[in-house]
Amino acid sequence: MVHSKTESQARRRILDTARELFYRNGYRATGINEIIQKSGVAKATFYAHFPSKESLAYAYVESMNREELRLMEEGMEKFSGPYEKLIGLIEFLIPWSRERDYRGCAYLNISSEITDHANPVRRESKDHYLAVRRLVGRLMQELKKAKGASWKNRDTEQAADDYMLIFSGALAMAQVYHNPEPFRAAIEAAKRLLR
Amino acid sequence: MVHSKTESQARRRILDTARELFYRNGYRATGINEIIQKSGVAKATFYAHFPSKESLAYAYVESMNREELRLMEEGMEKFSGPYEKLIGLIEFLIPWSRERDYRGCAYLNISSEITDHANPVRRESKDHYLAVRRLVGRLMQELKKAKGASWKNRDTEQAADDYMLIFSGALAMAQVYHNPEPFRAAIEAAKRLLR
DNA sequence: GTCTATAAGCCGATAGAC
DNA sequence: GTCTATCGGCTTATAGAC
Repeated sequence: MVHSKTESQARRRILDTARELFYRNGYRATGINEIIQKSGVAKATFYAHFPSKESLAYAYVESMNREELRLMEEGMEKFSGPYEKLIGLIEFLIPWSRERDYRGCAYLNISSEITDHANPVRRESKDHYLAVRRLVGRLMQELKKAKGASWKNRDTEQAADDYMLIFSGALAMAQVYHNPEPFRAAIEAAKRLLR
Repeated sequence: MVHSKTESQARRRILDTARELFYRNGYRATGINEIIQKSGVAKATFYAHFPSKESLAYAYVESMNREELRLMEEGMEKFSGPYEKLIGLIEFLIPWSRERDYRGCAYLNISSEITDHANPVRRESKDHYLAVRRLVGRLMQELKKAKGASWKNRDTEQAADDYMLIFSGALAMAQVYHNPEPFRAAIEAAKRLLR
């Protein structure tokens, strides 16, 4: 593209604004006009990048998923072993939820608003949780190796499923209660699971 | 009220329609006109019962919460002991999710759409989970008594918190995956928790 | 890329006639 | 209780001028 730099800057601003507003106020409650105004682009520019609101919704979840998975993998590197990584993954949610005036998991929220199961936005949200599940599955296998005899007969897939229930349950409860306490309860539950 | 019978019939129809549409299509995606049309009442009748869409939203979650808690308590009676009741509570979600072409937990969904934490709709959703938590806490205490020596040092409050994470995590994951499998995983996880 | 104007339709809510 | 008409404002999206 000839104007790729300018175009992607406009696209970036739109996407950043959408991320903020879709998360804070919800998908349907956020109008396209508000996004255009707040991102400081022209209406025609917006529609040049995103032919419809739904296409923006998809770009929103897709880019967020891509960036968060990268941040997650990178964030795991600082921990010494699989146990620390699995606990760290939940611990990370506490400061993150505070910073954003927690409104719950963005993928759960938008899945609540988009009812068509074939919608790409829902597919992407599903893919997000599948990716986290794969990461957790890998860490559980590493943990089994590290644990040795005491985890000899442990089913790592089952342990990963258990972990995902605790993880997503904490995200859901923290949203309903508007309180990070479920994250702390989840850390304790995960510690017992990984014992 | 003079016309209480006719009035409550109209109110019933509105509430039934709202329950169906708010759950199936979402709160913001559902227009007041559609509810009025589908429930077969006049516009003026609707506004006589519900001064605003938000007041209908509250009546929706409040009545649903009240009825579901009653159904839950009643449904528990057929089980012989606390263990069976705690497992039965999750088992019940499988046929229920099939019947309704599962779109997730109604309280989680509407909490995603209503961002104001002070909104009565969110308070009611919170109260729903607090009520379930209380029921689970009571059953855990009964279970501890029944278990005797093997549960001597068990923290029932902690076990109830663990159970709630599994329970709500299954509700969230079944919504994202549009699949009842998380309920089965939750039953297995709960069985290990209650061992 | 920017700006404004505007289309066509839906939103929640009100009013008047019967 | 019913019906229709209508309000002002919002929605997504398009078009034209610069």
